[in-house]
Amino acid sequence: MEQIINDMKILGLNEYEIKAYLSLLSEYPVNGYNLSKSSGIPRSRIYEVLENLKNKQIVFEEQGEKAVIYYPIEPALLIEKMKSTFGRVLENVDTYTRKLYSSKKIDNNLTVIKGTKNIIDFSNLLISQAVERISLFLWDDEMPFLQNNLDEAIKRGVVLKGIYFGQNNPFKELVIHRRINRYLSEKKERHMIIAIDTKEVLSGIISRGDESQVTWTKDRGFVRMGEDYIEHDLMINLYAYRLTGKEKDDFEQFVDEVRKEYSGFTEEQIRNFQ
Amino acid sequence: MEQIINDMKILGLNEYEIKAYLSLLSEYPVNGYNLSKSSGIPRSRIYEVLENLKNKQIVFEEQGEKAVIYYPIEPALLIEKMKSTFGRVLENVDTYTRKLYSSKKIDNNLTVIKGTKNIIDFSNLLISQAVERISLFLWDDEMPFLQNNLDEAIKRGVVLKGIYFGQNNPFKELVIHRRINRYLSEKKERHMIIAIDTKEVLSGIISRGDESQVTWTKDRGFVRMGEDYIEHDLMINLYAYRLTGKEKDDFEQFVDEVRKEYSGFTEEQIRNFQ
DNA sequence: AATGGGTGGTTACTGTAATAGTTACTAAGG
DNA sequence: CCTTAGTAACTATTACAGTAACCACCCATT
Repeated sequence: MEQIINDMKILGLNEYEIKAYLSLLSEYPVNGYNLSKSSGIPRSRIYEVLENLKNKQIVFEEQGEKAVIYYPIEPALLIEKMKSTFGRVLENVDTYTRKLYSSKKIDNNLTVIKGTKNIIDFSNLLISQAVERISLFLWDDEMPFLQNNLDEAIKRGVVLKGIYFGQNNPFKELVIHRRINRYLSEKKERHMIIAIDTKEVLSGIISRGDESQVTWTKDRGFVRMGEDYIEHDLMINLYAYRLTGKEKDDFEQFVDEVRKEYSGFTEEQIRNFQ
Repeated sequence: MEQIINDMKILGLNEYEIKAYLSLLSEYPVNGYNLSKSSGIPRSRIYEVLENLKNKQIVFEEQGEKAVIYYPIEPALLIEKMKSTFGRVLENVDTYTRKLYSSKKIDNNLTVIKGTKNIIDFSNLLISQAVERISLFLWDDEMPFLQNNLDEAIKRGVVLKGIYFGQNNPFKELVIHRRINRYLSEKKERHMIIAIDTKEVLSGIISRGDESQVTWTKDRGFVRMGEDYIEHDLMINLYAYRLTGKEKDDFEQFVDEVRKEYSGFTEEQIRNFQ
């Protein structure tokens, strides 16, 4: 009940109007007096409320034998009504704001998003817009909040690829990182990347809580870098597996050794590097 | 400006928030002070407003050299955001209200819609829902308000047919009534019918202003009657033309004569009958 | 016949929160 | 001392939720 009231408030109805409509749905036609009883709306207010709903074409009235009786619009029609209203409004806002947002404006700027919740929301927004490809560099901490939208994306034909930091990989399209055990045991900050359609990339550090901060850009260089970064990491994973053919634990050790050998860094430096 | 503010209010923003966002779109990044100047929002309030917009992820902030600077979310993303919000909300409301509106409830009831504006709105709602067929019995007075939605319907493959009372018939799918000249000269009340997909029918009398009243129903009998009514009238039109082959004016006269002859009514009665 | 409770509806008021707008203050820096 | 930059506190209006009181009718009970 709480939930539906909040949702319907977003659609522009107030609490009394919502209660009246919902009550009418479960019992109609009724007169004001009875609706007041069944809905919990004070009898002294019910006629105003019904008047408003009548004006919005959400309830209709009719002359009964004794009193005026009311009945609700069909839910299906109400939804259609709302859809068409919001569709129109969104279209207006769309054209107006696009005009303002002079496209000559620099497109290679950076947008910073702060706070875990905001980051998740923004990520989902990007994912739901993807048309062709999503490249991920993602930890298990964030995955649960993005999984639904990723599923949707795959369903509509979007190609998913990338690297996953976690034991239970929910997507066959993703590859678990070759150094996963080490990473998980260290549990430092998590670097995350989401690249969409070779068009935009979100990248940043997730630590804890509201200090987390990621950056979004459409700058072509950075977008390219983000996608390639993931691509390269995937390839290194692949090469390393091919080169060793060993069991998982041995393999991780091998990778560590190779890194140390060829990078010129100490073990400590390499870890901090990550 | 008025229009866009009203529209964006529907989306859940207040006037200051709207002005701030729109100003930011045309000039960013800026600090609070300058945004206050360009948007007309009092400087004393601008930071609250920006705080709210930040929480809604509609603007973002960043540490500039001297002051904190703000920039807006891309319009395209904002629209996506809103769409997904309203999509979710509408889905919730849809499932909840459908559950309440026990489908066992009688589906053969009548819904009365009063007032010209309401009638037009409701008609458009029905038309925009049509999937297969729209049968019309419509006057030129109402046509301009429905024409757009009818065009849309035809575009998506809906079959249109029916009778039109007016000189300038905008749809080749419609037939002008055989007694059009007489009707137009008399200018009495206008009977109107809209039947959708053999599923629902809207029928009633349009006089003038708020006394107009039409009735909507899904009652199968009435729906059938509405569609057949139009169908039969079309056929009579067709037969009459075939039987006479005369010029239009003569033809109308012929129709009148036939009616009189076979119905047993006087001319007067027939006219009142219409 | 009187009474009182249920039905059906109206008018007017109160308290609170959000919104829009104002006034006045601090404080840095050229 | 003027512009820039930001804060604190106040007022007025409105929408919203909730309450109190009243009228008028009908009808069953005492």
